[in-house]
Amino acid sequence: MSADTTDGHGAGRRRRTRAEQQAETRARLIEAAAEVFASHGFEGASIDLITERAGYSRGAFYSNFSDKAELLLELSAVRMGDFARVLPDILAASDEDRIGEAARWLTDQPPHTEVLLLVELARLRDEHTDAQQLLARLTDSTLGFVDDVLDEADETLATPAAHDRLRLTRAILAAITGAQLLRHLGVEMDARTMELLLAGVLRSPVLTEETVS
Amino acid sequence: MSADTTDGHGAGRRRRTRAEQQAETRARLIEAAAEVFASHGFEGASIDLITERAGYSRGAFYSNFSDKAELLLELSAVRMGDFARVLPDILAASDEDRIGEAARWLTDQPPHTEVLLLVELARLRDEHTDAQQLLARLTDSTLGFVDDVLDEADETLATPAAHDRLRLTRAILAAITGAQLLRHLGVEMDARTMELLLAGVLRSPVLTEETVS
Amino acid sequence: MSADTTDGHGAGRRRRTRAEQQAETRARLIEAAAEVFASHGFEGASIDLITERAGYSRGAFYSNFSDKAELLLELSAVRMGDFARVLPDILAASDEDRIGEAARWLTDQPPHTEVLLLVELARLRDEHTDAQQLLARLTDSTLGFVDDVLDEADETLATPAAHDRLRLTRAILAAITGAQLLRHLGVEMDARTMELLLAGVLRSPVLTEETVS
Amino acid sequence: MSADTTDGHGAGRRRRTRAEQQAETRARLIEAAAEVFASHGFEGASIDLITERAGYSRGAFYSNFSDKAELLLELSAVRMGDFARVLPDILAASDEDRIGEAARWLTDQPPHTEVLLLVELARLRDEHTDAQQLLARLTDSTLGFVDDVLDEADETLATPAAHDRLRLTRAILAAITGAQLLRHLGVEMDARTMELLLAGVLRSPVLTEETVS
DNA sequence: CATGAATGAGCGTTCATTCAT
DNA sequence: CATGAATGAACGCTCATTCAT
Repeated sequence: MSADTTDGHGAGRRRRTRAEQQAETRARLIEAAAEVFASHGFEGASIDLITERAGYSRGAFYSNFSDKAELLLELSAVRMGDFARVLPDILAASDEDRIGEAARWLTDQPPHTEVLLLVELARLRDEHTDAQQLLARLTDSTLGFVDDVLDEADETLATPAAHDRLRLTRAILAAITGAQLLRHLGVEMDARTMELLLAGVLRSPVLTEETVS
Repeated sequence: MSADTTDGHGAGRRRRTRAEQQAETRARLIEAAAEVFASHGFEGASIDLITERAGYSRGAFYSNFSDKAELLLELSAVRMGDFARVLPDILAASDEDRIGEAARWLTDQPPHTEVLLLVELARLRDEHTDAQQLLARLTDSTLGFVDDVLDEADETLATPAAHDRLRLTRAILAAITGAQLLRHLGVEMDARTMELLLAGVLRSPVLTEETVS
Repeated sequence: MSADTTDGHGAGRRRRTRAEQQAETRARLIEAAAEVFASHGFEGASIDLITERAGYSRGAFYSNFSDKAELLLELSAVRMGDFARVLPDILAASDEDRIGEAARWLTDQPPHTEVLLLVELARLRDEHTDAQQLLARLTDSTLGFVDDVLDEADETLATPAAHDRLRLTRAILAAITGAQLLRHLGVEMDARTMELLLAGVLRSPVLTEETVS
Repeated sequence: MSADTTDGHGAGRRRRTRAEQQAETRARLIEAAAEVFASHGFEGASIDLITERAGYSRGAFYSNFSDKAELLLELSAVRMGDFARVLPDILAASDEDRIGEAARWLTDQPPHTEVLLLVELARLRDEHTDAQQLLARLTDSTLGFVDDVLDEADETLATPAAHDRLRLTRAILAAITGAQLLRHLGVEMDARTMELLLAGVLRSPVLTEETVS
């Protein structure tokens, strides 16, 4: 494809193609942006700071993104993809202790900043239709994930009646999100606390159970 | 010459004293700031926008606050006070359906932006010791409130063992906070969803109950 | 006008009249301005700083002066008067050592900031005709003072020919002014240096002496 | 496409490199700053005015200097360099009439604003250590220059005793500085006046001459 | 494609000034 | 007369963005 691979002068690490180079630039910028948006917020994050942290110059940014909003959108999309990619592993966790497993996973992860990204995204929505749509997609797909977990549920989990199903999904997401936010605010949230939270919601006493005929 | 003291019509609107005037200015600026901080974030909120919305000039702001950070701090403190003032009413809710009552209250309130304030406060904390302290006070006092509710609990609520008590408190706060955040993000959170959430956590099946002798 | 002076109830320190009060306010503001203008320059001096240092509020300033320029003008005029008032003492110095005496006087005075005032005045002149005029009056009157010293001169001083007379006056003023400025810049100027300077100019070897018939 | 390298006409104006461009921008900004600082003072000089006069936008300034103080420092340093570069010419002036020569040179120069720069520098010194140091270097190096002139002196100049040497140097600098300042204030200082001043100081009658064995 | 000098809008803040008290 | 809250112009500076190199 590129001229590099045609020269048979040994198997030495061939020079990267342009496309690869640029892909890496994008990736690094996105990674840097994740940190900076989380710590400074969207408005507070300067492009200089992002590019500096990524080891590039201001111009590199404008070669890859049209503006700051696009970067946030792209970053959010990437994060959504990452999350989706990890889900199967969690879903595959041993059945006997699904909740504890999930609680531990949610606790051990490095500081989650996704919540903060969502907050920024919500801020962009008034002036950016893209942001509005992406935000909706993000929340919907996350709710979908939770729904999938419920599907896999055996008798240890609730089997809510149809009218409560969506509500339950939302409640679970609220619990997870709230926990992440509190942790960001400095409140200690250990695995057991997470377990209390998840188990409680999944077995909420007020839940109308599905009537199995 | 002035009508204030000479008119004997009892409570006739006398001209405001300077202190009163200024208090109103402060209050209006704080109210305007609440909206603007919520919709634009701390960095994105310009003082011009805040003062305009409050109906004052830029300078009025600087007659009342030393800088933008102080305004956020003051606003957060005021909100904390407001919250504390409403608590007794909720605590006094009918015993039979304490949870449903709380769920409804949390749902019916006008859009809560306190979570967003907390996020902004968290951002200031690195450069502002005051923000750090205020944030800690806010989370602590809110946790304290939740704790109070548990104290009033009768048998309909959990009576957790000591080692779970604090965890339960945090879990409840996470649930409430998460729900507020999701609602802000556009996810519908109705009273029943809130009830699922609260009741679940308060009666978490994994909770080690206090052993009553 | 005020009731203070009409009541003959003993000779107790009577309350100051309004005019006296105001005169003191003016005087204190002017004194404070002298310091602040010297250390911060005209533009760098804020009215707040001046009034604070004088122990008054912002409003007191506007009750006494129409704007900042007027204060500088007034201050400069006052200083000119002060200077004129001290001159006789110097002129009266013993004849034998007039130069040494003057040198010592110029050295011992507290840090002179008059030069700095002149610089500020020069800056105002483009937009303020008053400043232009006052500046001219200040330099002229100071030159006049130097001229007076020359008049009193006996044989120990130069008796320049008419065409050098004005030049000599200017040269002396340049010497004094330059010395004051250098001292402000941190260069040490002791009494002997001043003497070298003054004596030199007054007995300049290139001076065309008046031909006495 | 571009004429730069393809035209073989030797010194044909090739397109400037970026470094050259920026150097010119810096130089023009510094030149403009010289005028504006002199006429408005440091505080009174707005960056807008400086950049406008230099024909650039506000931002060009911040691409080249970190802040206003740095510009003053840089300008002062440049001026010091310029001065040092002219000195040899003056020192090379004909021996017979060194003083007259110097007097004429000091008189004919375009309006000197160096004194004013020194005043501004003195103002910065409290908050800017750099300013303090630069000011000291400026006065020291100028004193050094004067000292060099004395070294070159033949019998037409004074050969002061050691203890008067430094004092003489300072006195001469005071004379020159004072003359420059008075001229700025509107007092006419012609070449003859300068000569009176310089010759006088250099042959001050109170000077203790070095004893030549 | 990446660089970084230059642009210019916009922001936080200061400050001279006004005016109701 | 003095006070100080409020005004609003101006300033120093930041930063998203452009574009010649």
